[in-house]
Amino acid sequence: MAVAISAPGRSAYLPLGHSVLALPSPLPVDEALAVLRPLLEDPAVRKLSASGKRDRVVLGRLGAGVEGLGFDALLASYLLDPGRRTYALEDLVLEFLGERRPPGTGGVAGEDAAVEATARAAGADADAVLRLDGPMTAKLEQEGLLPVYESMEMPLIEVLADMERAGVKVDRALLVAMSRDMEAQLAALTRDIHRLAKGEFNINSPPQLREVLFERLGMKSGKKTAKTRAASTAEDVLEELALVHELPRRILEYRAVQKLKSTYVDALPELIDPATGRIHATFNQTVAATGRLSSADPNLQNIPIRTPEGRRIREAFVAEKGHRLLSADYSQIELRVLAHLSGDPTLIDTFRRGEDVHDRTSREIFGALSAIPPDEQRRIAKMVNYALLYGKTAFSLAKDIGVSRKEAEAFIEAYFGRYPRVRTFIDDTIARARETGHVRTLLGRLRRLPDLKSKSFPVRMEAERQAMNTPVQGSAADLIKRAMIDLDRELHERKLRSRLILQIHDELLLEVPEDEGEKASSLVKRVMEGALELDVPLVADAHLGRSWAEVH
DNA sequence: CTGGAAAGCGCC
DNA sequence: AAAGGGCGCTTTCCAG
Repeated sequence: MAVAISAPGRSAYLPLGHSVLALPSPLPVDEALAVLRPLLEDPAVRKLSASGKRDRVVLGRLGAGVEGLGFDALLASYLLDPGRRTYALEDLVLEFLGERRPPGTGGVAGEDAAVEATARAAGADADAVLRLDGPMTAKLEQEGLLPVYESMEMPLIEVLADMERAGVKVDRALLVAMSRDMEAQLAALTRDIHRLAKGEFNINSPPQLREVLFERLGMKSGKKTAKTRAASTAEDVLEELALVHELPRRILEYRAVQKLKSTYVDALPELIDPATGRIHATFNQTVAATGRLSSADPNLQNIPIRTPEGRRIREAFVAEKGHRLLSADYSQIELRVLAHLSGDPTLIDTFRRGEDVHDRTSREIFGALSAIPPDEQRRIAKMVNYALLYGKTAFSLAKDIGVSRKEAEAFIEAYFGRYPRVRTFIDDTIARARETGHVRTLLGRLRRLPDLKSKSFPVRMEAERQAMNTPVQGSAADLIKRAMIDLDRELHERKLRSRLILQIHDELLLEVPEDEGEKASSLVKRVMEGALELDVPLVADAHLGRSWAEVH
């Protein structure tokens, strides 16, 4: 980390990734260093420097004496084209300033070696970012992206910084105990599997499993893998095979345990920060093409919940002593967004009446006199509701719900018959996207989709699904981001000690002092429901508990 | 030893 | 002829 002094006598800037932090100007160099030195020497900050999440941690700790965040070229370039693979500063400099920089002048500033070279590199970065401000801001303005940049993505930086710094408490002993249990389960399953396979092999290896199932035991293979067109051993194939042989069922059980153990139970304790006893994930703001956040190191947005065994992992996510966890999640956020964007009267009516949308769809497409049992009807209706959102075809819907392609087609037709504006919304969205080359969310966030004009049919179809899904998924992301920023401000204004600690797409998790539980509950619910005014009500449910497993 | 591709699967 | 949108992580396997 180095302090970059740009435009001497005017300001000092600390480069943070692709952004610059402006110190009060004019500020002499030694005063700038005085502000920053305590941060740079903070052991927690130094330790994090290798992991790449230093920038936000530093930002989260900045206090008095810092003006605020200057221009952020990373966020700007993300908003201008969120589908890009990388946003290297070099590329932005070439693109917006028409300059080629010699390789190696940028990059992450190291702590120890070659302080002077490091300072020069950081200075070059800060300088580049400052000069990108003009042209990139002009481009944001021209593309109608300035409001999202200024009122959403920039304010969100500090919210995410605080969230990462807060982290979440994890019960290490509980995970270690679970790991021992699972070890024994895997050992037993391994013995069964090798016996049934008439020989030992690596169960974790799809190629070896493929050989056992389809050659040694001569089972009939189902679908092929995407890349190598080899016989797939994926879950749905093994489910089929489980009907005729005992082995596939055991493999599925083995995989379920192995997945939970390796990805969560064994991995999470390793990521507990010894200094805080908590896990501090990184919430990436410039990865998802739709505008969603992503979480990494660890990914806390995919902690199991679906199965009872997996759900137990959430028991290890606990509140600090004297605190509770508060979870608040949107109810059917994407279907509400779809209702709003499409303007479909029936769908809007459903949400305005506070009806269960899957029940309503079930009634709409099956009518009163269907031979299918009601539970089955609702299950199908739910799948149809979501299938349409993702651009699922009758072919794959049929396989999912276990009916013929003809029947699946009939369900989809019935759906569009009852929700006609959803069909026109999808068709119009794709048609307009083909003309403009992009789609937009509620708040104007943009995603470019050049592949809509691809000569390749599958590539083109994929782009069409993205065109219909992105406004829905991306608008939902807009909503929750707005809620996070509003909530953060309200918590500060009311001087509450409750802290936002996780975001999981449609859910916010807070850690709240026991005496603030009710106050924080009603606040988070109110803020989430009022994030944006739609043609349908937004509904958020909040629950308090001692662990993440308790709050759903 | 590292890096990447592939397969598979956890979540919304 | 392909066949559900968006992510990140684990393991295996192979190349350098």
